[in-house]
Amino acid sequence: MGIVERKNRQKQALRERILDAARRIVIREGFAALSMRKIADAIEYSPATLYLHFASRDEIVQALCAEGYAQLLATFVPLAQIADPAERLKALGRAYVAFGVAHPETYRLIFMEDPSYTGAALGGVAAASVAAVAEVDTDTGAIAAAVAAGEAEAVAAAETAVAGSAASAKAGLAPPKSDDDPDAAALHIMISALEELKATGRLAASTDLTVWAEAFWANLHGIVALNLTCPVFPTAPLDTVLGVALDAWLGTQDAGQPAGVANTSAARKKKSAKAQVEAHVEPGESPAVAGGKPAAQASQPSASSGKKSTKRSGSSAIQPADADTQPVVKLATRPKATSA
Amino acid sequence: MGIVERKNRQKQALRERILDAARRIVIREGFAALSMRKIADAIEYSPATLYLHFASRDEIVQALCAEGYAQLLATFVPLAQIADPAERLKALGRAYVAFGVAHPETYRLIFMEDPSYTGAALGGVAAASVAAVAEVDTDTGAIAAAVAAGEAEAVAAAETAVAGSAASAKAGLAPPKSDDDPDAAALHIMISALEELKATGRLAASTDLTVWAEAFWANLHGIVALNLTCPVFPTAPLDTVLGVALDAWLGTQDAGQPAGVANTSAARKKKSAKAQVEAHVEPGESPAVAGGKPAAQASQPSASSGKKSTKRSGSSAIQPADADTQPVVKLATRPKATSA
DNA sequence: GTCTATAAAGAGATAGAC
DNA sequence: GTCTATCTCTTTATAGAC
Repeated sequence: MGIVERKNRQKQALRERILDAARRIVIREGFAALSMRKIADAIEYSPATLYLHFASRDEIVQALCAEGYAQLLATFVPLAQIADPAERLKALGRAYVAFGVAHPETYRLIFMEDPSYTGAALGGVAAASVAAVAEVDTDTGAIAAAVAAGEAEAVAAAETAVAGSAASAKAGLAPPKSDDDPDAAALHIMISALEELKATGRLAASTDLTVWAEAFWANLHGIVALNLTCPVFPTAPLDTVLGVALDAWLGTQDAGQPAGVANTSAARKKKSAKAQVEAHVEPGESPAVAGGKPAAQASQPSASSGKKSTKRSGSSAIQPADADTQPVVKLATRPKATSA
Repeated sequence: MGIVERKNRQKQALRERILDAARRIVIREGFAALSMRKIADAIEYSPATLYLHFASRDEIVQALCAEGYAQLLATFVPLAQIADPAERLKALGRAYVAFGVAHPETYRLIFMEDPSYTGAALGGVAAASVAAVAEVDTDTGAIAAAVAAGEAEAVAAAETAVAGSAASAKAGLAPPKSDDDPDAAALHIMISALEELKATGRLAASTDLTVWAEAFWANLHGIVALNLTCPVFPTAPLDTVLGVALDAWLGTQDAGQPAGVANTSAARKKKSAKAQVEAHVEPGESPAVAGGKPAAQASQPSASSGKKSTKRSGSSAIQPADADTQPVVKLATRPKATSA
């Protein structure tokens, strides 16, 4: 019966090739440019073949989202080593922003496009991390919500989410289930950091950690999102802005005065928190960044073709080398809307 | 020569009708569903006619953005009355978020879609506010950047932007030029609030107001953006999350402990800041919310039509009544990319 | 100014031969 | 499993009659 297994492997391999091609297209031309035809061309198969592996274009996109999200979470794991909880949270924040900046199209796809994609990413993480093995329906709907919430008492989160690992979330400090579950690990990191902060009185006892975590996340997301979308943001280097935000939320420990209003820093070890800024993103988002260029065929009819592309390069540091860079075609947005 | 004027009026009227129709479509079906055909159908003209008023679909979209942005800024003006600068900034934050929540599709279009749209909004404000008069090319590129920066010394901002009202920005505390320039007014509100804070020592003297303002803005944007895109955000009521964020940035004044770490609130008048949460958004985004439904013709071929639509209703208060609500078709995203 | 008609391109998805 | 061929539907934008 090794025959069946070989066939399974081959099927999986093609599935991966499809996803790889799709990822490359998204990274290079933007999500809007992703079409079944282009993927098919890229892997040198016919469009029809894609449908043997994915029911629709959407399913491919969602797989991409789940992958990207898992990658983001994996980024957090090593940060658990940082001793000071506030520093740990800052490092998480920096890693988050660094990821967004390093993988703009991926980030955009996951968090800025369609709620259903965001949902797919948040819900399909574990599935993606174990993927390439077989059909994993291990559903882990809740986790993401819990990560977002970053709190054990995240009851409300459990409502919107499924059973699965929501249990681990409500179990409180339960340690990460396994190393191949970045979701549980990331969740644990955030939870414990917040609780440590609270325990040591550096976070008001009355603070609702869920709410705090969400508002904090919103700040990080805002920084990334504006950076990707707003032509005039930021005016100063991205790290500077990020630094001010982190200080506002977690206090300042170096020289600079507090960012928040009337923020008198309490006792806090000074820790050489400085070189952490570079963020811990392992370069290598696209396993096959080389690939052939699908030729974005020029438009010949009327004028007014080609998107403007309004993006300054600023943002200094934080910007890792590889990864999604300037999309060739620039994102855009068009229907599908009512279409079949 | 009244004839020429009448013709001009008629032309302008049609232009407005086009924009109205476009706005309604965006609000109800999402930006992705906006097409020249639909607009034409809505106003009962042929598609070709639209091109006599706008060179392209993009031009219409950009006009929409500028309009929306002007509307957002107008929202800020009355808040200038608030005495306490911190409270004033909080009110601005609430108004900003309230706008985003009240006009999701508009907000999305301006700040979450394409950088060129964001740029168009930020750059075309004054034009929009004076619109419906004639061809206004009064260009005011800089202002938006300055608003984003929120600071007089926003030199860098002036670089990315055009001359125009950048002058008023650099002039420092120059009062708003006129009432019909929401941009200058909004800018002034932010500037003075920040400077007052700094002057009274409630903001560290070393603080770079530009950076502070951008980071603060990012938090607001993050809250709105996640709310519009992330299925599991927020877990708690939106105001609660917003409140925590505002406290982190501007300190807490009521009972609750500071949100930021080790944030010891300095002297601050208590002001009954409470009912301000409802935000000052004048209901009436869509001047003609009635309109005819362009019939979204059903798809008959295969299955898998219709988008999922993943949006909880939560978010409690803040949510004004009218305005863009649940889009019929739900946003989505598709090409244009290379298309002509 | 406005329309009809249509060009030119793209999309997702499927039937059915091999 | 895979491909060819095709269906159906979409879009923006223009030409040219009226």
